[in-house]
Amino acid sequence: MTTRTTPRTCSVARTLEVVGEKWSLLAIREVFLGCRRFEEMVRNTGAPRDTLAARLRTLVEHGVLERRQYSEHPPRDEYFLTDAGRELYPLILTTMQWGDRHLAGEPGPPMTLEHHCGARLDPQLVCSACGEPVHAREVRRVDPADLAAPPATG
Amino acid sequence: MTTRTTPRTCSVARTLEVVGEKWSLLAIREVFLGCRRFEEMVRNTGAPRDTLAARLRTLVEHGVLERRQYSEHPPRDEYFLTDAGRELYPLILTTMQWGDRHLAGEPGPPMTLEHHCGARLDPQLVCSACGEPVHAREVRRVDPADLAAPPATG
DNA sequence: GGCAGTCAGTCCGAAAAGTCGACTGACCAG
DNA sequence: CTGGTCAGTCGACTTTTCGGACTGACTGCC
Repeated sequence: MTTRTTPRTCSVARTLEVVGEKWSLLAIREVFLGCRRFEEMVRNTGAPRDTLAARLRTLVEHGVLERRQYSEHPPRDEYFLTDAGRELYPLILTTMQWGDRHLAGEPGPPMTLEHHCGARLDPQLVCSACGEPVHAREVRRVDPADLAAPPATG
Repeated sequence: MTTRTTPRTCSVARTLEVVGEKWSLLAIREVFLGCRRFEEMVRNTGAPRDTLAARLRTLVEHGVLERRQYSEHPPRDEYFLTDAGRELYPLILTTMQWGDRHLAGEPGPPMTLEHHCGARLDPQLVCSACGEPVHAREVRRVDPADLAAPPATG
């Protein structure tokens, strides 16, 4: 009766359309790490130049990165994070943490971060209302809308 | 001399090897939402059956999902999250939040979650040591090996 | 018994995307 | 003049994805 025929409308899916491809997030990681130039990103990510160029273009299109010229005569650009891009930091951190926990073998995490409070950074996701860590069990869906999804626009 | 020749070793890259493909994370989202069966996931994600089958297989291989038989005679399986899989919840939530903020147009976020404290869930990433929200500016790298690449920050 | 439907896939050919190495074109250093 | 950096693009090749059809074991219905 209410069997869905169209895929779920969901912010996870939408976000993945923007940053969900392999090299996209690595490019963003690089910018967070201070690498803003194409060559540097190619070296540090291992991405094919072609693919990286394409990803950077779409990231700029989607307003995650911004391109600024730093040399005019050989036209050279650097990539900077926009506000929206900067808000991807939790995503990067969360991704890194999972890898640290589950995919770092013997030698342990390959990169260590330190918070300005002095501690080794160990990020935690909390509910901003009550401050408690968020667990899947303690979260409920409350949206009624999902059923009534109007096929107006994508 | 210190120019990197190999890609950076990084937990972000490693994590993306496991869950970095488009349909992987959507499949995991479905399991978090309570959909454990293949058909349901096909419908709710819109993934090609082929691709989804492949993704589920690799997720099981990597210990993110677990397959359990619920019917013997037509052999039917359901997918469950392992402990490692359950720890992807922050990643899902963070991804969803970014989409809610930056890609939800007029109608607003397509799905609303509620924390057991009663508030509409608005997750926030904090430093588990000091409890303060984490911002990129307030985080420093402290790993010894990798200093080579980036020039001084400005 | 016969027909329809569910479920979890697999198989196939076409199309799209990714990859690799070479190339461009403007500059700089020796 | 040679070689190197930088930010790409180009073309050829390979891999992946996509969509639809198909399988095989069941259930439900009359």
